[in-house]
Amino acid sequence: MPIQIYNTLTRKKETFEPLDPERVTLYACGPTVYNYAHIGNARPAVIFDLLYRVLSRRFPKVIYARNITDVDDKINQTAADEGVPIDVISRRYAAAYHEDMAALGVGRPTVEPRATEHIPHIIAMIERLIERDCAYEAEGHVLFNVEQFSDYGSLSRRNRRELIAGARVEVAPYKRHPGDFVLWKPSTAEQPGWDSPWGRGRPGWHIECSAMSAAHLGEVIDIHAGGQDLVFPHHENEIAQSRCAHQTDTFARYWMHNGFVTVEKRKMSKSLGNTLIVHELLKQWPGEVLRYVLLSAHYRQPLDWSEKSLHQAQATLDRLYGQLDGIDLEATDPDDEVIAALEDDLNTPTALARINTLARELAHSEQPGLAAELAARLKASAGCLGLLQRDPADWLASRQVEAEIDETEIDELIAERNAARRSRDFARADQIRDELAEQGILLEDGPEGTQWKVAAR
RNA sequence: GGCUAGGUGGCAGAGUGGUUAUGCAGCGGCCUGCAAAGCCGUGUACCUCGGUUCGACUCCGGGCCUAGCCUCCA
Repeated sequence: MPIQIYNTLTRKKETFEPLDPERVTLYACGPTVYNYAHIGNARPAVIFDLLYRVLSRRFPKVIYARNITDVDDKINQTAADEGVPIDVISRRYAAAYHEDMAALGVGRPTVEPRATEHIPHIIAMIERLIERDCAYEAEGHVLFNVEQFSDYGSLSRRNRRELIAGARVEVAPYKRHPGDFVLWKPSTAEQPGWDSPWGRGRPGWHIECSAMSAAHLGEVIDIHAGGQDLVFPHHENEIAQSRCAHQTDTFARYWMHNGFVTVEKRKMSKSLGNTLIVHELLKQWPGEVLRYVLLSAHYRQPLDWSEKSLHQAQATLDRLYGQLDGIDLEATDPDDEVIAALEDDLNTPTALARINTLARELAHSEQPGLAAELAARLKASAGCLGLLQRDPADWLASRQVEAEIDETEIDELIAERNAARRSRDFARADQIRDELAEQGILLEDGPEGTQWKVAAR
């Protein structure tokens, strides 16, 4: 079965056939680096990183571009507030983004273009749009002329009239059509800016992705991805710009959009003040737990974030790591069904279900040889999702280090309890167990002696 | 108002025109001095009303409800 992808353009699941199987092109809209990423920002990073891995299994060369928006009014504002140049802000938060995403098991894309490094590309593209009468200059701005692009609205399934009717924002007087959007805008002396044929200014938001996509991947690309909230206007505008500038029928052949992370069913967003910062979450939870939660729902569905889902993911991973612990693992191929699930429009819940079934088979297996084989397959399969790659002993041990408890005292109490048990003073033994339980310490009597661990949160 | 997506067992969350999702929690059992962990077993769910069909949770139509986009946003 070839790879299936749900295409926003057609609202259908389609077989993925790249333009050039020797060179598959994927572009995902990356972060605007003006503060720390929240878990909602992490979802597309995790999902499209997974897509990149899935594609890379099938095709010899996949070029994955994920941009960094490093000039933007919010960055400008933060920089102005701190009294520093914008690159101080953008570098700081780009570094934080890389660090946080790495903790979630997200790899680096093939290329990571930055807007400020593509100003000449952007200017050249705008010039071409003006030449082709797709854009016009007005009061120092350059605007895209949506009237010149008959397909405008085809991705988001809107027409220009609806856009006017639904407009919630006052239309700038210099716009010819209310739907026209800014390609280039003037900068004041204090604002960052670049010289251009239209004076000193800076690019609008949409144009950078079009310019960078063309520069690194080509005029027509295979897949363009991003969050659902980018469908309109961002991606709609990208299509208009790119197709007008390059005179093509197509910009991206497949469009993929991830659903939102919600909190109590409401979209996580900065304006609602319900964001959970990845950097903060990582202080409490292993990155892999966050990743598991993000993969537990299908990427196109909303994902309601909760403490409960974190506990559940932690419990599941603890069990899986526990099963791998102590088994010598050899590299092997992943399970076919896991691959099939992932290749079916990234069906991660089904893939995880299969992984859990493999884990049960492993638990059932009696012969050591078979167990080792199953364990290896389990690890390889989970690896396709970026899970279960840590050393099981380390994972399980790290659960204990999290608590700041006097280990010597615990060890002494355990010794005393074991002495009581030997003399069959079970009342005293149970008393010690209870005392430790109150401190959140669970005792486990096993063949290797008594182990302790921190109670589940 | 326009457009879009979705309503599945206690919770989370896939999927299918007639057969077990899976996870977490719960319950019963094995094990244990007692526990814990682990393992075994267990739960006849699919918003509503019509229609199509031998048969629909699954297809079609109406309704109700929820979320999202239409403004920066992953």
